[in-house]
Amino acid sequence: MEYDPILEYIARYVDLTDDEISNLIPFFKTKKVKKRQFIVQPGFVCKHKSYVVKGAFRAYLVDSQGKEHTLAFAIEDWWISDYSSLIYQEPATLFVEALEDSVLIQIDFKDEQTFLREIPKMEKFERIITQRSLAFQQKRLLSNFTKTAEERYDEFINKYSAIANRVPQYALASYLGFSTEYLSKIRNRKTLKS
Amino acid sequence: MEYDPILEYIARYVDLTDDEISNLIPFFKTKKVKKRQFIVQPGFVCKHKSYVVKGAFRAYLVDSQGKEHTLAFAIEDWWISDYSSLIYQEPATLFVEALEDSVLIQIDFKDEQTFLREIPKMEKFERIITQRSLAFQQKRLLSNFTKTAEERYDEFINKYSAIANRVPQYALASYLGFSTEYLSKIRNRKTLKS
DNA sequence: CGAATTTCCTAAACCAGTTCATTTTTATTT
DNA sequence: AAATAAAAATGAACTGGTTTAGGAAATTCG
Repeated sequence: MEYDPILEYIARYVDLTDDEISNLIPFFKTKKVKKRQFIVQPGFVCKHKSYVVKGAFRAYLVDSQGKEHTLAFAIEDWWISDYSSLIYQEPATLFVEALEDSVLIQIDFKDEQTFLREIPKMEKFERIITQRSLAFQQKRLLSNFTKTAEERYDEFINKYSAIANRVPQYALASYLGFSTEYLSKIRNRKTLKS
Repeated sequence: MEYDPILEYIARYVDLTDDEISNLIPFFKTKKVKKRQFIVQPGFVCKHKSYVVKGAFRAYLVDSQGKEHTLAFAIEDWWISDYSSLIYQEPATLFVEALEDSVLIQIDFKDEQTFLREIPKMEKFERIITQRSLAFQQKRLLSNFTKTAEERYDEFINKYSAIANRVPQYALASYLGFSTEYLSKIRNRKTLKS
């Protein structure tokens, strides 16, 4: 049934009983969004975390000079939100935009507080996936520090080809931390070599 | 007594009973380290997370060209470790070095797994502080993307003057993501202005 | 389908930050 | 207090990546 993917995701980290699962399911809200639609916008408090059932998203910031910087992508079986806005329940600074027509399962922030109390195993689940996100983020920060633009590009293409082939190049460039023009230059260099 | 600061730290996020506190305390190991001593080194699995009672630390990576990149600082009332190495129990990639003679309270990775089972409130504690670290890391990544070297320097001086005045400048430069020489240039620009 | 909009590519001038080489200042050790 | 090592400063030459400005493809949508 429709909640299978998210339940499978949770089962990777904690073993829930059938009872716990039936308690949990009412907190899942399915939502469909069209390409180019926003699920989070600066100025509004981010009210849920979203699990991608189908589709693709990007979370990005627009800086004072109008340039975009992509913080995260999400495709099937990933989560996305403006994390700061969600946990502190303060206005978001990011846009989260659908890159394709998509389907989400959303968990409301307050609902989550409720089931964390009712189902202690979910505390553990949250703890583990947050720890993993943190480890991921640290690797990314280090990669930004230690690698050149071209090395970061290569790394991304190898690790996340599924994403690289699906998102617009300006989004990829702004995730890797350089301009679209430079991305073209890199690609050009590569095709010349081979 | 000596565990007061760390217990106070925990109390900010969860309310433990006296019983829970006495169960917890045996897991805290006090450790003294001298300036320039390492508590984590590349190649060795990071076995504990460390809470700084007194002193200052930095976690850094040495890249393929021999350049250092500082991932984190920690002074009194902060935590430090090689997070990836700790949670996956795999060899560290970072050095964690004492910048002064220091005192730590360490929690062993396996011990932590034990008390997380015995004291469920600690799951919540872990979840919350990990969420906050993640939010902090995301802000840092965005700051690196959107701000110039000088803006990042100003931001750090304003937010963390206690740290800025205590750590060597080469460490600060490598945290902010630019060369020591450039840091000198920035400082020079500033003193000329005033 | 055809028009409009969005995305992608190219090239030259430019600049923020690096590198290299040397000197001065500040800590640390004996 | 002298000797040594570590950290900070300075300046000139350089480079990885940006900016600006344009045109070519590819998508989207009426």
